[in-house]
Order: sequence, then C-alpha cells, then structure tokens
Amino acid sequence: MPERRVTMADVARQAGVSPTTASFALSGRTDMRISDASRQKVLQAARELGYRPNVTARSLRTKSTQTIGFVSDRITTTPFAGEVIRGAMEAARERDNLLFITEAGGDRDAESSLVHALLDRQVDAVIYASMFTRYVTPPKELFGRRVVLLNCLAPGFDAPSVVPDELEAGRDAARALLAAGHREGIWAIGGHQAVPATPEGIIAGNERMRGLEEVLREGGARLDGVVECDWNTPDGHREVSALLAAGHRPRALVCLTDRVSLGAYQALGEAGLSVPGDVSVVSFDDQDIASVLRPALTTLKLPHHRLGRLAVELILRKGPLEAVVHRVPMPLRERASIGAPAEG
Amino acid sequence: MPERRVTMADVARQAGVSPTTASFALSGRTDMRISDASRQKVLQAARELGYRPNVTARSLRTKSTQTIGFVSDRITTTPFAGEVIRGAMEAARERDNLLFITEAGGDRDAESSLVHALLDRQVDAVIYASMFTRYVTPPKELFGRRVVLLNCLAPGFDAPSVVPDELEAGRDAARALLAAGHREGIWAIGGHQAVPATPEGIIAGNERMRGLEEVLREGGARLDGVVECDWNTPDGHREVSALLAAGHRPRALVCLTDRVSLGAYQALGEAGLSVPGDVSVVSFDDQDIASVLRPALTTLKLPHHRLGRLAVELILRKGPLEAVVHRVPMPLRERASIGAPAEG
DNA sequence: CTCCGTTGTTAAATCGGATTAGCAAGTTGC
DNA sequence: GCAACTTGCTAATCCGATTTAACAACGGAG
Repeated sequence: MPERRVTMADVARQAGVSPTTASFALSGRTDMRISDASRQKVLQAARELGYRPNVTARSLRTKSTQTIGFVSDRITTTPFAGEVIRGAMEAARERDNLLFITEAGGDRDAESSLVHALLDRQVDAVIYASMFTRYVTPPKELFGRRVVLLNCLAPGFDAPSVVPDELEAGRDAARALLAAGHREGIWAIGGHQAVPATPEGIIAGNERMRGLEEVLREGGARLDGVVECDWNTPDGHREVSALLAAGHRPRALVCLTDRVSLGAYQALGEAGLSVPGDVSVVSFDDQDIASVLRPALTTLKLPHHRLGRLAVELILRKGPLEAVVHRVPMPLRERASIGAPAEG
Repeated sequence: MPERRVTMADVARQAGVSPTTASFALSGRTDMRISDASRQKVLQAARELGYRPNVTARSLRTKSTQTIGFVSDRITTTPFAGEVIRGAMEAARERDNLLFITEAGGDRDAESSLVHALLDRQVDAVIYASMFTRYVTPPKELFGRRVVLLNCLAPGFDAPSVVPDELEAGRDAARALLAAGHREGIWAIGGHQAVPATPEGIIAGNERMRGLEEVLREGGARLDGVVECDWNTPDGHREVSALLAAGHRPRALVCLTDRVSLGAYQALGEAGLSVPGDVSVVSFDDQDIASVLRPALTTLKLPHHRLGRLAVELILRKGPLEAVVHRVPMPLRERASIGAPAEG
C-alpha cells in the first residue's frame, strides 16, 4: 500500500527551516525574502524526498484547483467528438490543468446535478459543450461562473462561444465546385437543417447552405435543388436514389454530412454512375470514413481538435471572459471526389 | 460573479448550533448522539441556505475525494472508445464519483507526469486503459495504488484486468458460420495479429483466431487460409482483391475488424460478387459503420460500454482489489452479411 | 446527598498547504 | 549612539470540513 505522502512539513524538517520558509522557497515568490542558502536547502530536501504538493490542500487556501469541468450533452458518444476532448485535454495539460469530463445525455436534471458535482469539487471553470452546433440554455448553476460555450451559442448568457465557421465552410464547398468548373446540375442533399430538428434549431445546416448559395450565385452557378432529409446514410441513399429515379441527372452533389455522402455513393454506385467521373461530391465533417471511401471524399473538416483547444485556452487566459463568438475555420480536405463536370 | 459559497459554519450559525453538531447532523452518523430537534434545525437551515459540502475541503480530512483518474494511451481518439468513457462515467456518477480523463498518447514520460497530476489531486483510484487489448507495464507511480487495468493485461502487476472475451468471440464467429451451413471455402482476413504489431504483441488477433479455428475444427469445417495484413480498409480491399485475382473462390470471409470488412466489401463489389449471396462475411468490433454497410454487417461487438462500467464498479467496490482477469462477453450482432454457402 | 453513567453538545485539534503579522539581527543615516 | 530600515526568518491564522476529547445537565443507584 502507498506509504504516507511527503508533506511540506517533512521537507521543512529535513531542510532545517520552518514550514513558512519552505512554502515560500518552493513557490518561488519574491515578495518574501528568502536567502539563497535557505532556498537551496529547501529545494534540495524537496528533491531528495520526492516532494509533490497536495493540490487539493493548496486549493483550500488559494481557491484554485487547476481543474476544469467539461459538461456535454452526448459529446463522448459521437465518433469525432473524442477529438474535442483530446484538444481540450492537451491545452489543459500544457498549463498544468486537468479535466473532469461529464456527459448529461441531454437530461436537464442530470446536467444540473453534474454541474453541482463539479462545483462541489471547486473547479476553476466549466466548459459547456454540445455535440451539434446549436442554441442552448445553460443550467442556472452556471450563471455568473467562468464558462466557455463549446460548439454552441447562448444569446443572453454572458460567456464566449467557440464554434466551427460553418458559413465560410459552405462558401468553400461552393468555391471547390466552381474551381472544378461546375455551374449547373448542382444539388444539395441534407438541406438546411438536420432532421429531426431539435427545438433549439440546428445551425450548421442553415449556415452551410447560406454560404453555399451565396458563393454559387456570385460565381454564376445555381443550385438545381435542395433535398431535405435526415443527415444519415440510409436517407442519403434513399434520396439520391429517388432523385435519379425521377430522371434528374446531377453533375455535383453537396452532401451536408459524410454520412449522407456514403449513402449517396451507394446510390450512385447502384445506378452505375461513377464518382467523380459522372458526379462530383463535396461533403462536410471529415469523419474517419471520408478518407477511406473509394474514391476518397473531398470534405470540409469539422475542426474538433482546435475547438477543444481554443475553449481551454480562452478559459485559462487571465482576466475576465468576453462574450464573443469565436469562429474556427473548417479546413478543406481535398481528396478525389470532385472532378470536372460530366459532358452532355 | 459567484457570491461566497455557503459553508457549514453558515449552516450551524443559522441553526443556532455548533459546527460540530452541524457536521454530525448532516453526515447522519449515529455514533455521536444528536437530538432529533437539533438534527431537524440543521437540515432545515442547510436546505434554506442551499448548502452543499465542499468536497475538496472534506477530502483533506477524510482522504477520499470521490474522484477517479482515467489514464489511457489514445483511447479518446478511437471512434468507439468514447463508449468506454461513457460507461465508466455513468457507473462513477451512480456512486457520486467524477472522472479525470487523461491521455498520454503512448509517451511514457507523459504517462508518468499525468499519473502524478492525478495523484497530486488525491484521486481515490486510477483506471489504466489501453486502446487495443494488449500487455502493458503501468508506470511505477501506480505500484501499490488502487488500480484497475482496462482493456489490457499486466502480468506481475497486482491489479484486476477487464478485457473483452476475444476467445469466445472467435468461437462465436465460427458458430455463426457453421449454423449457416459453412464447412469449406472459409478464409480469415487480418490474421493473428494487427500489423504493425506492437512490441507487447496484440492479443485480440491471436485469441479471435484461436477460438475461430477451435470451433471450426470441432464442427468439421476447415479454414482454407489466413491472410495476414493490416487491420484497416485499404489492406482489406487489397488482400481480398488479390485473393480473388489468384483464382480463389471463398464462400465465407472472417474479417478481423469491421474496417477490414469494408475493404472486403469493396473488393467483392468490384469483382461482381454479392454479400451474402456469393460470399458470407462475419466480422469483429461493431463500429458505427457495421450497421450502415449494405448489406448490414454481422459482427461481434466490442463491449466497450460494459468494459468501462465494470472497471469503475470494481474500483468502487469496498475492500481490496483482487488481481483477477474479468472477461466481458462480446455479443453477436446478427445482421445481413451471413447466408447459406453458395452452390458450386 | 454523593457518585456514576447517560445524553446532548461544543471546544479544540487536524488535514496540508498559503499568507499575514511580527520578531530578531544587522545596516545605514545623522 | 540611537532611531529608522532592511533582511531573513518564524509563529500564528486561515481555508472548510471531520473527528477527538471534554464538558455540562440530568437521572438513577446506593
């Protein structure tokens, strides 16, 4: 079993000084005068004994636990969301902080209870995260606390938000198609909003579509149609099949997520159409599957890692937090699913 | 900004009793006699003031922080591993515990440093987790501590392990094929070990293959061949293409992971072979993709959620931990990729 | 009417650090 | 030579709980 932990009192005793002196020597503060000799004795003793400060005890006095709470709806469940946590964790670690990770599963009571559990442990700050970019109302326990909203927006709640720049991503999708020469026969699959839409409304779809339409229009191209459907593979398959069955002959598909793209690939394959020879596909998210599909999918990456990182960096920055929306770029992953428009 | 937290002293004052009385009344201990009247006064005051104990302060005295550390190599990165964390989190939450989640990225120094950071915060126990089932040597800082090994084994390290029952999963794969009538033309894709193999060796492949071969043999069937390759989609695609190109005509493929299965699907599709009409496929892992492929993939699910749950349940169980290996069943997800063997 | 055991309560110590206030000894200024 | 500063250190408190030791008040036994 673990031997008793070395305390600062042990270090002081070994160094032959008072605990006070040891404390000042170890914290390296200059406003209290410690002779070089004493300082060396203390540091030496600490090294010999393998002393490590008890963060819990320290925090009782200093009010800082070097600990951040992370509350999300279901973020750990989604395949890419691990990246958010990893980014947050890395940034926290670089500044000697640790993360309490929790997930409320969308349940308001569970959420409150988790926030309490976090506050009971004196976390310095809380990251309130959502799996989809959307509007949220954080639990009242978080009002007046140091909070950063991750992948969500809460108008009226005084905290910064960190979200992907979906609008610019929509524009970039359009630019990628325009650059390949596409001007007509362009269809969007997935539409303005994930279905089923949550009461709060989902932002990604609207912004992606807005950016897309704006740049297509400016580039002299047009969207032949928008198919509203669930953002998943079966719906992608079904809707694209239906589109083809109805006699449409798209030259390019803008799929609102990679899952939709997979369904589109399946439908196109069944119809004997090749990507990108017959139909170009541009997508959003950059899930694992995107790089593995044949042909590999050109897609706009959700910057989950940077999202997590930035949230922690903001929260650990000194000074008060400003209620600003930080938009993180969604980089274009150019792969093999966009080609020149098919003839005819 | 947050108003000062209500302390036990506040409650005692409001109730008109000493802090000692308040403490005993709130903790509900019976070994110290508190009159019913006082107890009620204290509970009432606590309710009125919305008192919540400061877990950090309490732990200074009691040595228990109701906090568990979770250290993994890269677990948050893998698509399914979020489930491990979710399972662990749920179980922790049910017992009023919280989890510090950390990831060392396979770096020994980072690992030690993280364990220190956890111990500095007085975690009650540590879960040491791996992304793949494998042999590990936990950092020396964990020796003598309360530890559960998650998805890994460490002979000589005195701690329980929680791992998927890969051997039985291999047997179940064989049983599924036998039940559909398969006796010959069975090939394993992926082989005994993931490539590149780590120095520690990876267990899953060996056990899956052992269970598979054992039951096939007992069932009067045989394995026509084993293709050793990387457990990913490009390798699955390449190896199955090569197999067909070499003139082999498999009736059933046992793919060692779902990623390999996806590659196999692609290769079979390109060769004009249908699943399961021409070739049955049985797989392992049950990643998201398994249910979404066409036809949906029959696969043995890695029980990540239960793995995480069990690890926490063990660690929070009273009494000393026994160095036992707990094997968690891998349930068969029967979908549409197994059929009767093709004629001819 | 003591002595003793209950019962209910509280003062004080403790946990491991950080911080404030204060105390000796040595320096400087005039 | 004495006040005023500086320097270097330590005693004492504090943070918010738990826990030990002790102390009144009361009732029953002898």
